[in-house]
Amino acid sequence: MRKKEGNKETAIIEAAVRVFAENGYHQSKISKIAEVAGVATGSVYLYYKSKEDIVLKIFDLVWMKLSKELQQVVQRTDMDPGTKLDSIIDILFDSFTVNPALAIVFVNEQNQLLQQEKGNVVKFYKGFLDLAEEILREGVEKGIFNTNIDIRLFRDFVTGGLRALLHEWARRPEEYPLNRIRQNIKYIAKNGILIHHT
Amino acid sequence: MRKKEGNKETAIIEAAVRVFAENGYHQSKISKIAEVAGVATGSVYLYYKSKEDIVLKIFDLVWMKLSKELQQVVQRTDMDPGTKLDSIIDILFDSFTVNPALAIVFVNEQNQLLQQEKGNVVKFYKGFLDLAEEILREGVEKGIFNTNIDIRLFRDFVTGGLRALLHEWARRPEEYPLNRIRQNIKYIAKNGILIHHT
Amino acid sequence: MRKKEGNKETAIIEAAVRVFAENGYHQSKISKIAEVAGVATGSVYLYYKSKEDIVLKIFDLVWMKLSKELQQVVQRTDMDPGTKLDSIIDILFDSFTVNPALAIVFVNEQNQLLQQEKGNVVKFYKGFLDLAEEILREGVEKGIFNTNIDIRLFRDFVTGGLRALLHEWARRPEEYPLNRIRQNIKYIAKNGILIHHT
Amino acid sequence: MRKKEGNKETAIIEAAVRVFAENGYHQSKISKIAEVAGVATGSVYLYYKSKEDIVLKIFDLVWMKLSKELQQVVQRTDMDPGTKLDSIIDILFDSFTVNPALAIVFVNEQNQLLQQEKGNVVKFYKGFLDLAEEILREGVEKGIFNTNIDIRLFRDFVTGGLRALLHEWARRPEEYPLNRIRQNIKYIAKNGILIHHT
DNA sequence: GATGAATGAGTGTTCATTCAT
DNA sequence: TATGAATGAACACTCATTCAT
Repeated sequence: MRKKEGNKETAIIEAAVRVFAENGYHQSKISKIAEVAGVATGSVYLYYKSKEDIVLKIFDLVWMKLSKELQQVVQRTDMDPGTKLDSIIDILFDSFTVNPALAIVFVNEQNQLLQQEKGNVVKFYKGFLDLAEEILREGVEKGIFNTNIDIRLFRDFVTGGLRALLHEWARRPEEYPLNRIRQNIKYIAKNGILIHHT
Repeated sequence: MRKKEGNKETAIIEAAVRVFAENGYHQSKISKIAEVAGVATGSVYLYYKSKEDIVLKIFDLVWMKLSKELQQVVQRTDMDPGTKLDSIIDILFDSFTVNPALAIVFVNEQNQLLQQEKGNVVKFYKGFLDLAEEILREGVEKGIFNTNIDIRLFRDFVTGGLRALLHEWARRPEEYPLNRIRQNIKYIAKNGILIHHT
Repeated sequence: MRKKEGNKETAIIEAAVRVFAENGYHQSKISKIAEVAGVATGSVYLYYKSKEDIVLKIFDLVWMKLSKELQQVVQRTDMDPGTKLDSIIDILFDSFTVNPALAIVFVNEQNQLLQQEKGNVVKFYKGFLDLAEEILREGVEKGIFNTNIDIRLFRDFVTGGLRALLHEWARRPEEYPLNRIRQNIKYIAKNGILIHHT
Repeated sequence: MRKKEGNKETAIIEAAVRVFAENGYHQSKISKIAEVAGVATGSVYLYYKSKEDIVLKIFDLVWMKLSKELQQVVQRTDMDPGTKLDSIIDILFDSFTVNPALAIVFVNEQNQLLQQEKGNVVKFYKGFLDLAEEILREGVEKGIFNTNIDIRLFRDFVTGGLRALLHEWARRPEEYPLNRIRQNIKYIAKNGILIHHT
């Protein structure tokens, strides 16, 4: 009977994303989320156990989708590590184009959740890092990536850089065309900024 | 004459850094900060106007020190842009070696403050971004840096990457020797990860 | 439809009047008001913005009722100033017979509010004084009241006297039958205490 | 050694009067009183046990002086009740001419203290009322005052009226010349406002 | 005595969560 | 399910009072 999507469960999540993005998790009131969702305050608790449950659900949804898609890329044998890196970046940004606010929440609240080890965030995040590492390792082994770099470190660096761009783009999408971001990141990741005089 | 080390103003800031680092700003109670500082709850308010005032003071201190040192580097005419980039990275990490917890607060709470435009954080941060941009532009003009990259974007990417590493390092300093971080970042920033077959 | 007597908004105001009357505004805790109102502490804030908002609301209610009734009396052309003075006194006391505690709050806290110029108290009070003055002036012009008295001064004197009686009566209603108060005030106001040997 | 009166005990009382007059007892901070008195916060407690102790001391001083002078007037046998009433009024106003702020405190805070039965205020006040009553009774017995009035009530009314005038005068002394107040009160008290057509 | 930094009990206010309807 | 009024625990902040110097 919950065909279409006048669905309140979804409406609440979407409202929460908007409100969290604007004010941050702690500054956001459940009553405000309910209002934005067009629902009574109490109704929020019909679908979610608590405020925390809402953020965790948001992260679950994001990570679920991301990890599934990422997994598929990594497992492909017909792609070289460089192309895979490209794909990861594409997947990441494509996931948020429909909802930039989601990117803001994703970037702003993740650290908090990781640190408190709440929900599945840690698990998902570690999985993501592992994937990235795997690709990098594969590339190094195949002699495509530079052996001089510390994989773990590089992984963190790139991840952080992506987060920052995701955030900036989400805050001012018109100033940060996705295409340009993609191209640049890929270029930087592969070439750095120094001009190579051969 | 009784300023130096029995200094409560400093003790409170230091306690706040520790508590904020561990629990995040919003989860941190003033009473806990006071306890850690070895001071009565009310004493906190002898030195700081409010809880917010404390974070802002922390950021002021960090940024004041950082911006002064960064300024000096940027203004030097005897350094090429590449070396300057190295120096920025050094300054950044050196600033936090004495107090990794400070890095955690710095990384975790800055976005909130930026978004709410509280205190001087926006001003300082913009100044920092400008500096980074200036160096990059200088590098591009001198034909040292790649002209294919979008300076603004690169700036954000590197900044984000640095933040991530700062955070990781601060959480597990023993696993992330500073030297290795430094070398890798510099290497990555300049060369990317792709092996260049000339 | 569930407004009438289960009304918490009213219950809180009434509780506040009782508590303020007993302890004074500053000694009164919101939690105590809530308790007396048979309501949770937080519920107070569903109906009133703050503690101050409550007193101001109390004064608004009192003055609103008073000023409306007083206005009607003053505007009547079929009453001589002496009778009007009588009516004012009647209105004043009648307003509080249902709730003597209200008179105590009214008398005790008004000065504070006047001095801090909070809410509409100043406006209402000035209006009241103006009305009283108008009647007195009318009486003097018609040759009914003594021209030797300073109207402004008399106004303050009578007002103060009334306040004092209101207060005494409210504290021990049984010892101060309203009828006696009324008769005496009117008598005094008109005749003073000196026996006039004609 | 405490000859002159660089006396801190006095300075504190005087400061307290000023501060209480301006902000009211509860809004007044000990630290502010100390500051105005040109004394350290802690020093206040060398002379007074508590904040309450200070107001009580103020009232003690006022009432001590008043009651002594009033007593003398009442006991005189060479004065008729009417003249005695005049004298009471004079004594009252003269007591505050040197320090109008004291009148404000006296008027504003007395009710609070009476209600809580703190210190000697109740005792003093009752004594004062008794005195006034005595004079009135004497006047009635001697056939000078009107027998139609309730002495107790009249006493409260006049007292209240005086308080109001005292307050108004203290707030804007230039607009309320003492002479005029005195004359009017006396006139009103004795004659009321109605013109007596004999 | 004098100081003013330090204390910590006390309270107004918020807001996640519950629950009667 | 849905509501939104009601709850009450939690916490930032104040300020009378203390006390080491």
